[in-house]
Amino acid sequence: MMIAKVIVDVPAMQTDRPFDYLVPEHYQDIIKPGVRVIVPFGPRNLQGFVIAIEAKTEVKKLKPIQKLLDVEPILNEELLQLGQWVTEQTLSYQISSFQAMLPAALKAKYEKEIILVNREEFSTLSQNLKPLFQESDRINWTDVEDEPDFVRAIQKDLKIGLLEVDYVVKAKGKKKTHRVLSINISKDEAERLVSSLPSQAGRQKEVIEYFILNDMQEVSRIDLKERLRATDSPIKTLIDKGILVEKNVEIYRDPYSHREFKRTSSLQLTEEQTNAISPILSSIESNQHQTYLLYGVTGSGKTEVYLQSIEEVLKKGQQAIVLVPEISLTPQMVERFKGRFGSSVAVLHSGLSVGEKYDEWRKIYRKEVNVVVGARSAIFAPFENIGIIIIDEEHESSYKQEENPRYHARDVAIYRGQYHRCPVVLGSATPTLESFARAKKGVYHLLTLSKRMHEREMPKVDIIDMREELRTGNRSMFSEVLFEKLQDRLAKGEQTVLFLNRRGYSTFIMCRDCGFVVNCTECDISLTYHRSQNLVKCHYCGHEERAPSTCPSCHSEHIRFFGTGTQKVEEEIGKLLPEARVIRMDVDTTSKKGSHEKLLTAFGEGKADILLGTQMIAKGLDFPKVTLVGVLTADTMLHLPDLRSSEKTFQLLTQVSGRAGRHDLPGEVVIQTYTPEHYSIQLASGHNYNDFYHQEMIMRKVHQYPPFYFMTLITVSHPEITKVVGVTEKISSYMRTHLSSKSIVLGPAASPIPRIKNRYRYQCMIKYKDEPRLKHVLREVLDHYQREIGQDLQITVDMNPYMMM
DNA sequence: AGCACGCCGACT
DNA sequence: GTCGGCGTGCTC
Repeated sequence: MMIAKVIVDVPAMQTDRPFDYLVPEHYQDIIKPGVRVIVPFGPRNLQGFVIAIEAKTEVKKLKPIQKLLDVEPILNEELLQLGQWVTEQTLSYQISSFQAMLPAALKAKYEKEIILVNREEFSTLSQNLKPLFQESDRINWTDVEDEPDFVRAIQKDLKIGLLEVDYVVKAKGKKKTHRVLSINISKDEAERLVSSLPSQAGRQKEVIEYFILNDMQEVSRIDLKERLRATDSPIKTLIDKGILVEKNVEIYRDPYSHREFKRTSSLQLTEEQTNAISPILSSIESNQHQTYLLYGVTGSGKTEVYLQSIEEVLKKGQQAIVLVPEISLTPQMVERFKGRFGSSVAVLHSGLSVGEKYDEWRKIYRKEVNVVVGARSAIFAPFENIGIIIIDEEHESSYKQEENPRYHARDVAIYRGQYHRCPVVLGSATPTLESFARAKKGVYHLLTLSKRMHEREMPKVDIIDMREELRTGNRSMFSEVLFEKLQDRLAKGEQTVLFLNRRGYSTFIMCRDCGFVVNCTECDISLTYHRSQNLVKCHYCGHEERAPSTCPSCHSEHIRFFGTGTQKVEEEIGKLLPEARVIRMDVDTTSKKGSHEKLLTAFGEGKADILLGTQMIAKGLDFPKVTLVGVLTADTMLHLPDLRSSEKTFQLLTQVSGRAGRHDLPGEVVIQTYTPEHYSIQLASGHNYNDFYHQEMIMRKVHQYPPFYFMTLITVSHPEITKVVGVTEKISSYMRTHLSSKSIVLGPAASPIPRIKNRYRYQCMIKYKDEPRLKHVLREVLDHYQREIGQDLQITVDMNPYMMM
């Protein structure tokens, strides 16, 4: 007897274990751990992952596997094990971990269909169902489920056996194929054929002649039709005659097909770069795992170190994974990798369609590439002989997944680095305190690039106190200094980047008379004003309504839009500097695919004087003519309820400042702020990471935050506030009694966003240094509330949270 | 997650 | 008496 242990596609606590299935005879030779299968589960059919094959089972009523979806395992042994590890680390479900490791295209889609069992019994069907089954024996449940009359009739006919339910598992992503024609005869024969064809077969002649002209090469059917402006009919005739042969060829959607990449070769390394790369190269050489923290100021040439390390890895016949934060945001980065390694690079990022991602993933799976450059999930690339893993901009919070499984790509990278005995390189100009502290302790190996390339100076930074501006009567969003410099750049034909940090301070509406703030009715959070549609929208639940013209509370007309949006800044520039050409980049102007890249290219080509945008322009841009960077409001994220807000502000300001003066022209930075004395603003303006690190470490120590303590956040939500408070209360006290006395349990406390989509949210925070029993205790808590979870109660656990919301 | 099963109140 | 509401428990 051959038994398969299967993890089924039901993300729930009760089903988070293997189920045993009988392997049918005809699958016995090909089934292996790591393949996907379709199995009957209760009345339904589900997709599942085989995680092991065994010879016996305790289970009495075995069902057989219904279908095998993969001929070769889609998860190899390493990845199966990794999935297990991710599940344990994040307290998530096994199925969720597996799905997170694979492209979305491989996730199953489930459809419920209703079948007419026997056409002969059509006349006995309920009257109103007859039209539905007129054409076909099958109908889609989703087409009828909203019509109570149909539902009732179907239930009745199901009972008497006229109809049956079928659960169909469908693939989400398809392989894209196209039809290719090749010619089945020799050139000589073809030439003879052309002269012997009757004159009315002119189109066929053209087709054959095309093949003769093109060396009898195969051609896609669509191409051929387009070129000859021919129809299907002559082609069909030639296929029927056996002269042409048609086959389906799988093609990859190439998101970069319209782009050409200039080939580049290795640059001469500076002395610092050579010193930094040599330990990495020796790890590669000796197949040893080591985590390196490559701390290099902006513009110090980290990327060249990456590229040359990868070259070494490729020489050894190994593969490389490079993580880049939200890669679509940095087309310049893709360019550098494609330029150096050409077609052996796969690119995985969120801007690709499901199908495109699937194609890129398959190139990796089939070893058609040996470098992958991608966002967070690329860390699961199914390479089998990894020689290096690089995480660029290591401090970026997008490396943490904010849904289950809540993993951090850095942790997965180190796990895989140990497995493959290869170096992991974390690169940043502003490393996280966690990483820098580890490097200081010797857990990571610190590599430093302290000098900018070509001896370029760090830009000069001006901090402008906006309170002072207000006092002197300047109510504009531009300080005098920034405005003068803007004019100056405009006159000289140089470019400016204006940065607006909007998060946490988006454009909310407030009454100036009574202080009323327009909030979402479902979530306790202020609504954001969208000028283009004159709407207010909730960023959490999507609720939207007309923007009020009078205060809903006191009916005053002095209701105003607070905060500054990119649109508003653009308008103001239009008024003050009408001759300036502005490119605005925000969610509105970059939502369309490829528009991001287009806007940046236009700016790079000098088609605008000012690039105005939010977070998304802070990273990786490198334009020679940019000599001025302005930060309109530096301190908006400083006041968020987030232990890392100072760190994030420092990182952002440093990152943004690095955009100026990267080439021959010197750069300047203007930072406008209402809290100029804050250390993260002061130290960022002096490009002083070291002092910032020490200052912030003191704060973290005082407040018992990471890296001095680990943290775990439990969030409880439910529509009734009493329930939420009660449960969080119980959980908090359970944690207090079951953890060591050295650990700190905070809570219950209302979450920073106390209500989302009409659900109240409370949380319990645990801070600890060493708590080996923690995961076990958390499992117990989740188990205890098992039956209530999924009803109305929701409990999420985040080990090492980055968002406290 | 679905879905069946089973136990109580409002009806033809 | 039956239809249908949703709490409970199971899926190899």
